[in-house]
Amino acid sequence: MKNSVTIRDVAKHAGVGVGTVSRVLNNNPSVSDLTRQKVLSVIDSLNFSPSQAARRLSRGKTMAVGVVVPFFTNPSVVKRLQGVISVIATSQYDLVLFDVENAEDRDGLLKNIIQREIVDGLLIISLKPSENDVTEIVEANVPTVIVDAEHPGFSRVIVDNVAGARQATEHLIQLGHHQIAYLNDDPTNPFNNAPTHDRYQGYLQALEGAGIPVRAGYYRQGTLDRESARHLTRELLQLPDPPTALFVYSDTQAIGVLEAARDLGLNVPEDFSVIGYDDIEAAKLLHLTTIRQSLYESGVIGGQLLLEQMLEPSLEPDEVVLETELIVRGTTAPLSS
Amino acid sequence: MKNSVTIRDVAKHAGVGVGTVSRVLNNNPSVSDLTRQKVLSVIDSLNFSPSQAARRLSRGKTMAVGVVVPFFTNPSVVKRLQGVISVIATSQYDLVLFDVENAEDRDGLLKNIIQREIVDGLLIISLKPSENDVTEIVEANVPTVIVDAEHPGFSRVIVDNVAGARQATEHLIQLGHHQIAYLNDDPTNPFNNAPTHDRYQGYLQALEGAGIPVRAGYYRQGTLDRESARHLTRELLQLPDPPTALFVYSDTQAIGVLEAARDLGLNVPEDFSVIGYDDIEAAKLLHLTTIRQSLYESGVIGGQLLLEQMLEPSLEPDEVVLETELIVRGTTAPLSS
DNA sequence: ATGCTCAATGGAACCGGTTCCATAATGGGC
DNA sequence: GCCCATTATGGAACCGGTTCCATTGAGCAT
Repeated sequence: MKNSVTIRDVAKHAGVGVGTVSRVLNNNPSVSDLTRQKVLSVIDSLNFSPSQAARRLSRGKTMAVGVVVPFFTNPSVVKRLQGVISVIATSQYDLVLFDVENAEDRDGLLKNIIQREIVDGLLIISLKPSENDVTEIVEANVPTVIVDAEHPGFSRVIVDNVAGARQATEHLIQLGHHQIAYLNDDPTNPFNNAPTHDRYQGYLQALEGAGIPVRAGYYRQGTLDRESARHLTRELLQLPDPPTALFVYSDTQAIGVLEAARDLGLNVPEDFSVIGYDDIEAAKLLHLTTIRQSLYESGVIGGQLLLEQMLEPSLEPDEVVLETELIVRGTTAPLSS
Repeated sequence: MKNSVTIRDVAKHAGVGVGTVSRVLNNNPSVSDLTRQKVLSVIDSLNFSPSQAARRLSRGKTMAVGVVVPFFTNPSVVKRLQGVISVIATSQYDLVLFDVENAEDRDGLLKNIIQREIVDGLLIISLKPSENDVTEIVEANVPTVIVDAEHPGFSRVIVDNVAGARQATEHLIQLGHHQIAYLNDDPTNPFNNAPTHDRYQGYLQALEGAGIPVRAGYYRQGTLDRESARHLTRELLQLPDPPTALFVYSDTQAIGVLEAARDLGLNVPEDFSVIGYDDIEAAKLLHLTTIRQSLYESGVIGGQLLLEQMLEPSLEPDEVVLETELIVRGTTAPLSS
């Protein structure tokens, strides 16, 4: 493990001082070409590589970026992370991955990351930091960017979830549906509640715009997993006056919805239309009509914003809003009866 | 970014030496209870947290584990990584993620990781290290474990791909199929060719065991993406004497196969049976008959093996072979004509 | 009382880079 | 020739922990 060649060895072999070797290593112009070549030649022949640990200590930089994601419970996160990876891989930073699955984990983890000073910047994905976290992050001066969540103190990449949800619901309305239910995420979950709130608002706005009264019985909320959605959909479809169409908070839940329809012998979309949200990989496979948000691109932009922030810490927080897109596939159709 | 409280501050406030503070921080027993309590109290009131950079330098340990994965091109990797994360998250190590997409990237990346000494251990997933890499890793004494690839110098978690592939092919044979084609990965790809070779062997063994002659025209190989598989399957299905069943190297390719069948108006499984390999998430969604390998568990075991290796570097390389399991869903059926 | 052993402690040296200040050399202007 | 400014360089101090050796004190055995 121990690298036996140090900067002092290089200096001795090259007949220069350690300061000169350091200057060469860091492309400092105050080295003559002759001296620079001599040092580089010794570095090569000794196969010297500077110790990152020593560099971290003396420079006060870790050259690593922390990425905090709910890796297990939010499938859209994989695509976002791919975008992040593609950006960070071209930078000089390493990517340290932190998984967080619930609000309790989140509170301890972010504080721990900050305290240990193991990253130069932080990218938080699909997770809303607590006010306590925000205070610590700001005090610690750690450049931070949020993707798919919001806080005014940080740069962020989001989509207009109100517009996206309105789009989804309007699509169903345009197909002639008036009995449109909405299956939501849990809006009281402190983990990340802005998209939850916004998508519901969009749904309500579309109904209102079309003069369709809101029916309390057509609203359900659950967790992001398929089973919960399957169960809740069965409830909806077994109402005396069931909905003919369902807008679902996420594609993952929409898969459970499709399963529920099959459970009850309903044909989708002939008997029952379903529209999801996200356009994750599985949506394509299942020909799910959905609202696409550019998951990969959100990661790319998030990564870029963070690198910029780390380069220019005085930058004001920026907000990039990505558009959503209606993707019509095979789970929505005009009202048939 | 700069943590203003150092070990010297704590020592001064507690009226002890820095060695004593360090002993308290590291649970060294050579500290009296009275002194220990005094130091801990000061640590608490000053909100002191030791600098990781300084610790790394003085201890010669980074407290980080590197995980090298082809994150974009191999969907089974996500599930394996989840297993790894679940283990590393319970350890004292941070997870540094490295993405590698082809053999060229691999060669530079592994060397770079080793040279920079930024991880205490390495977990390589679905990627076969080059002999050059192996030499450097061994010389550098970096504990390393491989998942879903093989090298005798390292501990590894693999599945018996010969048996798995034989199982898949035997399933088709038991359904009455004799015209069974095989769609492989590229066996000349140095990235990770053992599974490619082994699954083909398993396919051949099953044919041989059933006395079915091998037909050269029933073999195709391509890349791991759906489009390649779609194209190659169309070739197979348009032969004068097309296969009635297809064993596919991976579920991802199998999705492309299903698309090709649909392209040609074939019903799966009535007209054409398809069996994949991996049991990734999408297999469940598409009711794909497949060979399940415990992707998550392979990550868990890989992580555990690595932690053990780091604790006991003299441990001999170990090999954990996971079993495969036939998962019959809706894409295979008895020969109908 | 003396000597030995062990526990507890302080702090200098060290880890391996970076940085900054002192110094020397060179070139240009007067 | 002298002075000033600039460039290039060496190396001590520093980053903030850990470790190891020297020292002290206490307890026990002779």
